[in-house]
Amino acid sequence: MKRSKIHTLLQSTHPSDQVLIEGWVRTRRDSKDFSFIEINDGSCLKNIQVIVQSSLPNYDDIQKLTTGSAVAVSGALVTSQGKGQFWEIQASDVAIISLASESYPLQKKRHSDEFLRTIAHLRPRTNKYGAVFRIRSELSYAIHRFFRDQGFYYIHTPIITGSDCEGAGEMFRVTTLDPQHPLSNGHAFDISRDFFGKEASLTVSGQLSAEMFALALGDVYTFGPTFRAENSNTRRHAAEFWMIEPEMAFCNLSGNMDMGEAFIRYLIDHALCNCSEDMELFGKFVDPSLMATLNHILSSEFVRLPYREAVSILSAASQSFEYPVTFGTDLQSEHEKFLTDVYFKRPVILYDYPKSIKPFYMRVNDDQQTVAAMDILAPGIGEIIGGSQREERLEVLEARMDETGMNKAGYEWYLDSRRYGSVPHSGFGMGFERLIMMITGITNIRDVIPFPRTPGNIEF
RNA sequence: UCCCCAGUAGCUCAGUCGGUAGAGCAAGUGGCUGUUAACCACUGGGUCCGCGGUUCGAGUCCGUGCUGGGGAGCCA
Repeated sequence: MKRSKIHTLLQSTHPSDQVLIEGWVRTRRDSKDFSFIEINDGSCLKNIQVIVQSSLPNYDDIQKLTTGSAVAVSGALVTSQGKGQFWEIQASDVAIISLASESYPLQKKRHSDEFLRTIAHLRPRTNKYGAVFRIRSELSYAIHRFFRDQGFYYIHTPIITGSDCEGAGEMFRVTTLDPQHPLSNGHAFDISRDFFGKEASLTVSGQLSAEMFALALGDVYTFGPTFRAENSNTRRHAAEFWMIEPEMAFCNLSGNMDMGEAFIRYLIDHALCNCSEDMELFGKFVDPSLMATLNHILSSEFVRLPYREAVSILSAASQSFEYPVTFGTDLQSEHEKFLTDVYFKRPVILYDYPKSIKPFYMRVNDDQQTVAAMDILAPGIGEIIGGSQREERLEVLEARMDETGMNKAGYEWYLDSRRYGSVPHSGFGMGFERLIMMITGITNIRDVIPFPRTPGNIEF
């Protein structure tokens, strides 16, 4: 008999004489002549209740089922005689697939996120983490659908890169050489004898590659793992995370902002419409104001604020800041928080940043002081998107590279794109985990990625 | 990397003025029951994070290390 998913059974419109489910015991209760087992198979948040009559031949064993044990249950799907659930299964057979030892760490009670991080291999079996990772999967799908519907192509940019300066933080070195004994013949460390014959690293961004494909296929995006070797110890940084990077030809900064805003809106809407049961859990147990916040984001325009005006607002603010605000310095977290959480109380798109604090590839504005950069800041999360219109003018780009002390030799391929049919184009990067944090209300990035990698932590 | 806070039973925590350790849940046993974080009774369970110091005596005070959390920087 074919196995049914619990998700499907709970949505049934009529009873069924014979069904088969396979899953894990969440909890078990005994009654006089029968036993209640609640089973979860991961297909949805809810468990299904199974009634096991004492007349079953292996009833003694069934009564010893512990939380976490795996079972296969066949029986009839019937309307429940009790309150609290519509459907339940009257079991005709309960096969014990495996018994969980009594040391199973997940109990029928609330655990702290800190504890669950120490058992990251088991935490997806809890209600909350099951919901997180179902939503994560659903949003991945929604991302592809969003872009596909608009004629974007999905590009797989390299994970291993030879660009030694992508301008976005410290990089992880990739080598096959043994640091203790770099070469078998006793020679000293010699990069030319390494696998690629030169320095190689894990990517910090697929942008430069994506630009090449935007200038061929028009509208493209990447969605893949990204690596930053920064020694960041905060609740919103991970050494390995997933990033979505659209890149659009014939698109200026304004179009870029439109796209970023529409993208975030679409994903929130998708989660609310397609993950309502899991979303309800977050609104109830993680952040009581979550639904109001998300609906507010959906119903209000994002603020679009030039950096220069942001500086004015912050300078005029009655609130005092630890760090001063002046044109030419990057805004501090406290400033961004003030804008999103206090002043506007909604997402803010900051744009036209000073040239001096932004990387070489961002397009220089006519004022020669600012570049066409934009960051989307979300309340409670901070920067969720960072992007720009790219510098498409060869001379300006080369001048910027010289200015920032870059070695152009390794970037001839990049510069070629400005030599042959260069066009205005734009793109941005969105941190996938930060999006999930915003949508679920979870405040620590380590709780929205299956096995988080942070400084000093690579267990599992 | 810097600043702040915490570490006590499997989990979540209490522990007063420095006087040799407590609760709820979990586990085990028994009872009751269409139950639903089931309920009731009993039982077992401790390197009080490690090391050093002060003291007659340290979970408690001091130093130091480790681990975890929050904030800052960096960013997505």
